[in-house]
Amino acid sequence: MDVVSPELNSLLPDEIMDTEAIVIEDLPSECPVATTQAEPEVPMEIEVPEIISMSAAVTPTQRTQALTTSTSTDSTLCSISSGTQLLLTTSSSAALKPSTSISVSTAAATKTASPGLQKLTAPFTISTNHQFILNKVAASSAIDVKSSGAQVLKHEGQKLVVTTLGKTGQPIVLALPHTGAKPSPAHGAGDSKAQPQQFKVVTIGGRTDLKPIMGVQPVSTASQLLGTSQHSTLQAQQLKTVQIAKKTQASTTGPMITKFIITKPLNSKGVSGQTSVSPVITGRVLTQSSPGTTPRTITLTETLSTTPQSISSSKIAISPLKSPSKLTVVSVASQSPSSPQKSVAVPLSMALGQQILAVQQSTPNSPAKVVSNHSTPQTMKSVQTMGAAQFKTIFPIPTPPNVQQIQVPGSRFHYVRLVTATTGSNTGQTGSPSTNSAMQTAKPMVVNTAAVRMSVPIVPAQAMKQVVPKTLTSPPQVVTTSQTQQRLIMPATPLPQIQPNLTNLPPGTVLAPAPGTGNMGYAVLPAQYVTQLQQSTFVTLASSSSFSTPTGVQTQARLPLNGLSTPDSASRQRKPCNCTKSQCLKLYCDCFANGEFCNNCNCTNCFNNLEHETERLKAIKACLDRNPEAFKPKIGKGKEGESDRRHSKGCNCKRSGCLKNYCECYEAKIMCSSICKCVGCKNFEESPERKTLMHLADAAEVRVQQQTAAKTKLSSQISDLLTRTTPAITSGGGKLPYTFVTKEVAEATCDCLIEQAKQAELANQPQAAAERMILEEFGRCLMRIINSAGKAKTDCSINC
DNA sequence: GAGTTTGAAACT
DNA sequence: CAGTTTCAAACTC
Repeated sequence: MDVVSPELNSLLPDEIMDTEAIVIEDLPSECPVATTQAEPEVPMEIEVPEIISMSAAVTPTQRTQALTTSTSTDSTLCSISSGTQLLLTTSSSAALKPSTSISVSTAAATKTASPGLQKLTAPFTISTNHQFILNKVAASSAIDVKSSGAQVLKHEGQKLVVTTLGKTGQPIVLALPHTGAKPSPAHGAGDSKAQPQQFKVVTIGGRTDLKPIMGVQPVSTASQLLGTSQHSTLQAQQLKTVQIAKKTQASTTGPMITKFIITKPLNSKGVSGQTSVSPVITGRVLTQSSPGTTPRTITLTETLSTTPQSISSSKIAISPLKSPSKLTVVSVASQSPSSPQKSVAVPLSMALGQQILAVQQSTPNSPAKVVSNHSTPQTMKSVQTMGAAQFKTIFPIPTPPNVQQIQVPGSRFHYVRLVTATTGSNTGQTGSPSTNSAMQTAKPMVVNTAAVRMSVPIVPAQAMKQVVPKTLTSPPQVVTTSQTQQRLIMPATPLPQIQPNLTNLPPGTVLAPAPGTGNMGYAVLPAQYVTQLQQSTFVTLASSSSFSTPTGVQTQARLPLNGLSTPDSASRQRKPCNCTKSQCLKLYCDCFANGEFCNNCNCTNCFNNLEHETERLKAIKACLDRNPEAFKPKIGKGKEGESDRRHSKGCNCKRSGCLKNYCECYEAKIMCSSICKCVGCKNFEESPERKTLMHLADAAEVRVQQQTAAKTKLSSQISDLLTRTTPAITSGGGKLPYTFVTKEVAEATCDCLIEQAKQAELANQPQAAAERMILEEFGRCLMRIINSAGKAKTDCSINC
């Protein structure tokens, strides 16, 4: 998804990551845009997950910083005082699940910003006093943003406009214009399909008070955040992410008052309004104020769906970076629209240096919602060691009364998700649009199952190392998720309120601590250790102690459906499927039919995996609706007096005579029974054809075994002979093959020939064919002798 | 490896 | 429930 290249990252001073105390205040519902040229409205047509990370080092001279992101309504403002370094990274996925991340870093600068309007290209850098690094990795064709500023950064239809490059103390405005589509009134956040990127305006300037202009639902419970360092990123589909890292010069200034108003509309991309609801988190204000400086306001507003029972699933991804300390990515992704039950999480994660904080309030009375939290020990540790002055408060994201509860009653876990983490190599993709597929893969994996309990393998602690931030002084980065690494966010500490029932937990469901749970560590677990989640076993997700107990990677998870499972099929090596059209979500797919995830298959557009758990669950349900016993073993015990094993439904063969593997009975090596409706069946006890086939099959099997044994014996003899005859071999060559034809070799060869003759006889081969088989076998034996002799000669030549 | 055959699954 | 279509595996060349 969003990547900030190391090159760009290196441009940022280290101190920008330092943070200063931030006071969260309630946010006014309106944000003045008098000094900004942000467009009054933000298009809502498309669901665009966005990530905005802002890292700013504030000097006393800096007057204001304001970052306003408005996805749901009107505009987004990001105002940063002059003398700052701004890093903007936006990325959006393509059509289906576009996402955009914007990373804004501000660092104190003493020089004046270069005036004038410049056309911004992604990435671009204004390196004078104000450094602007814009990086957009987006592949969202659906985003149509019109530029309305003098400076325009356009990429993949998204434009970033810097309207003003002010001098020191002068406002600098970066605006991401948009189409101006209006949000859907139904959800507040707008219709998911018709919802484009929502906030595109970033204003950097000396404004003191920036208020978000957006129709945001009032936050009943405005959460307050206090801290010195903020480094939060919200990343997801339909997600607005704000990553903020601030550094205040040490001890020189009083506490800066910064207001953060984060408007994060979570749009369900769902087609149905029932299931797609945009959770709303509004009124989140972080305020930092320092004496003599104008207050900086950053407004982050999340708009969640208003639909009571269906809320678009949100995903929180904490992505690793090369410099994890620099980066914290929290993604909130919308759940797939088709998911009937939506798990809603409106996480707002704050990463402080190494710290990744995710907070969510979920309505307690929605049983369908599942939330779990996971945290790596490192992360949790860093949280624990945070100083009092440091930002250690998790954003409690107030959940609107109409928002459904995410957590599952009784579940210990609030949130579980797997996040595809981007490696550092991805950061170099500045300006390059991310493909849609990348977004798909970047989507966090969801530990989710149908009406089954699931197990979550715990990642070895060593796997977590890569997410540990190197340094706290590194500039923030937004990391794009990718398939290569997936992470499971787990709570490091038990979350008492959520049951481990993760039923119908949609992908991207945010599991966050419930209100009143207090700070909680979060573990980021690489998902490669959790390639598949065993779903048949109840698993403790939240126990922090469990982290020390690594569990093996489960590459093939079985889903016991209807309480049935086929242990033998699970143990045996399943053949890879080759499905192309069914998405492996129909019973055509053997993997799916066996309740297994596709693994190492050759299928295309496979949905039979955790990344498409919602679709998978839906497909399972559909199959069960059609046939409640669809996932039961077809070969069961027959009636009394019949064979112990018979096909549960019987076959319907018409042309194969039930003597080919087309027939499920024959394939299962059982005879057809009375329930079969086959025509011309020859798969019965007395059938001569069947006996012949069986005989041939057995003979072939025996043949293979005996040939293998004979070859082994021959090889052994040759090897033994080599050891005994090597001294006699001269380096000059000679008639070595003859030398190796000893008594033992001759006997072994005869054994092979005799066995071949037997096989020919068993197969009722004519004499000519039998002779040919024998001769061919003799030729093979002879070649082995020659090759062995030649090898021995060569070895001798080398060694001697 | 491409094309054909086959029958279960899905659909109407 | 029956007929038809779709699908992927099995099979043939």
